[in-house]
Amino acid sequence: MPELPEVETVTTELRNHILGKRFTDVHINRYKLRITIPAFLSELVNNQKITKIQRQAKYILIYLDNEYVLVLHLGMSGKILINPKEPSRKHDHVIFTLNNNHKIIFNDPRRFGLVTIIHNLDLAHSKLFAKLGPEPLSSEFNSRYLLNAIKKRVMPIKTTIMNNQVVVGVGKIYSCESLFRSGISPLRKANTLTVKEAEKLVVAIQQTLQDAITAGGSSLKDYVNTSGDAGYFQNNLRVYGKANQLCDVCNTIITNIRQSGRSTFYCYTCQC
DNA sequence: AGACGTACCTGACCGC
DNA sequence: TGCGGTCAGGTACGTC
Repeated sequence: MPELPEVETVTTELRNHILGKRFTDVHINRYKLRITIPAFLSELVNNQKITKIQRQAKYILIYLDNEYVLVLHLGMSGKILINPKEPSRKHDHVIFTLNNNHKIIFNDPRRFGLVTIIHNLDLAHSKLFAKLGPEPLSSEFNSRYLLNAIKKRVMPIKTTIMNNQVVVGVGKIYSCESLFRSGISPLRKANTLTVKEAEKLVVAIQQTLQDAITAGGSSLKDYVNTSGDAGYFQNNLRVYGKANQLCDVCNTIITNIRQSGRSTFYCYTCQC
């Protein structure tokens, strides 16, 4: 379940292995992912040198010499495997080979992810990126921005911070964890947050994500050749997935409810 | 503009 | 053991 910190970790890992290298082959096993892989993708990627690798929201952007950008998204179940020991597995949809003989494999059982290519100049206006809100770890994402963005929103704050137009990269885990850290109930209507609460929430989102990135970073060495599920931030989760366990602050039993068809975990004593 | 329901998809899990 | 049903959720899209 890759969220922003996991994508950041994968991006860093890719940078370490293939930045400055050249693609020598692209093998596509399945074109139909969340969006269909363009037929001309191989042609545009082959023989191109990688000039930059960046994360934006939960997308991985691989910039090429020819001014095109290879765009990857891991969806719910996607993985990037770098030089896996086993030759192949089910759901290896795209296999990239580089001139240092590294193999980069895009594997995604549920196919909610995507692999596509967009010209550098079209990126910002493309369907995928045009409507995205600010990066949570940027200075643009501050309490003034957040208050303004949510002032007309009557939906619960949990659903609101998971909305990519409000802020990108905050998925199911980090929305729950950030609300717990800031003592705000996920049920609160977004437009009822006070200035103080918005400040707390911004800090909580940033710290939670940053902590997770740091945790991911510390297990970087083990990340290659693993499923990507191991280690990580799981040990630091305080409410997510902890239904019927005790809150580590007040010993209240953690509640699991559904909001907009999705699971929410929270402590109704600590969060109001 | 914002809210909301639905669709996409497979694997894990559960009950019989 | 096997089989069918249900659930999980990031994102896009259509409708009101």
